[in-house]
Amino acid sequence: MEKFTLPPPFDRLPASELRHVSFPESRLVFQQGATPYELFFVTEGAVILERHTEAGQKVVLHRATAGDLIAEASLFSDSYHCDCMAQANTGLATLNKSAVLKRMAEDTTFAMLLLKRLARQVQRYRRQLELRSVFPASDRVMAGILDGWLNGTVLAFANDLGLSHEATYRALATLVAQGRLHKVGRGKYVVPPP
Amino acid sequence: MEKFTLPPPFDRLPASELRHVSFPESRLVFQQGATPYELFFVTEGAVILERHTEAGQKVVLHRATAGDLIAEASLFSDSYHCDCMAQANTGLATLNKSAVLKRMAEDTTFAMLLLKRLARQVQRYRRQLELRSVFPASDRVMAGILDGWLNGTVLAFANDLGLSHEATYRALATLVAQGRLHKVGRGKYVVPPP
DNA sequence: CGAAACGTTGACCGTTTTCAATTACAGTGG
DNA sequence: CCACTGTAATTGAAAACGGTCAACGTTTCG
Repeated sequence: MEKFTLPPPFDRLPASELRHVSFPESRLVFQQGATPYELFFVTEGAVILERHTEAGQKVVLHRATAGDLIAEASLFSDSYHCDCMAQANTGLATLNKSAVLKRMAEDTTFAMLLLKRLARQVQRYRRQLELRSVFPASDRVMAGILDGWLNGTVLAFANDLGLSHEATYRALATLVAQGRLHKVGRGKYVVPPP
Repeated sequence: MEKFTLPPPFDRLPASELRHVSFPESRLVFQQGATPYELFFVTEGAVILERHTEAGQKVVLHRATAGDLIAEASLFSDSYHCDCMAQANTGLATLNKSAVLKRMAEDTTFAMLLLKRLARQVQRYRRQLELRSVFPASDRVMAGILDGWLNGTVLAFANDLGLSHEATYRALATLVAQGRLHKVGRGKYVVPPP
């Protein structure tokens, strides 16, 4: 976590605004209802965001892993709307909320880049949701590949698609058998030319 | 479509920047690669956003219906990255891209509100994706209700969850039978007190 | 009143999940 | 350089699950 650099546009903020913190498993990072003073980047491990309902039950809203930004919405809110708990030994980089707000107001470019980041993220989520409504699995896998989701491991790919990795492997095998994909190595597949 | 009002923060833009257009089914709204001059709101009907891959295949990236904003990402891009086609008779409200960019640069509040909108949207999508990885269906339905997704019709709810409405009804019935939910009317369910 | 849309339930059947086991690498320490 | 260990890649089989088709009751709205 020494050489950690923030994703744009946060890399434009002075390092003095940045703080690194570590949390052991199950440690609460922030609590629902608390006043938000910071945003967080997950640099290592993972955190779970969960909300407590009136009836006393819990719902997991999101699981964020290394590279993810969390609590952006708290920029516009006076309280955290969920709990955040470290799921494992987790490293977080924290940014002062008011410093970010100030910078957004003063630096139009900064605000614009932040907007861009969020717009892209929205786009990505929409595509992912669209993918998950594709059936059956082999079509979803094909669509996922055509849309460039298979860059890392098949495991991660399967996770993005919302399929078990076994189902994903089977779908891949089927597609290869049908000639809709070519296998070019362990876990590597390409779309054959028309 | 006469009384259509834009969602915030676009309702702050002068009506003169707004234009209404109608598209018949299958009509191309914009094309991949073209230079973007406008953003669109779907006021009626639906549009399909799809991308053409190098290998000549098509992938649906998103389907947008009434109330949705599309092509926000084109604010930061010099070309549309996908085709947009009317899926049925569709009404669109168009906003001039440069006018919006100009306003963002000049009016910090406007930019801030836009940021807020996107941040909320990101949050919502993340929760929705999280929901869709919950299995089996009854747990997903329960989680969806706890997270407040069942406000409109069960049909819409089922759609948000990525389940067929039949599966959703069955899950609801199961949950009621298990006492995890109480039915308080046609299509109305509440979480029982602990 | 009739059409249209939502709500609800049953049965059937194909798909996926789950559980289990095997193979293939990559990194680590001896 | 090799055994050793952990993770990713694969494949098989059985059981569970959800999609689809079908039918019907109910509410809404022109």
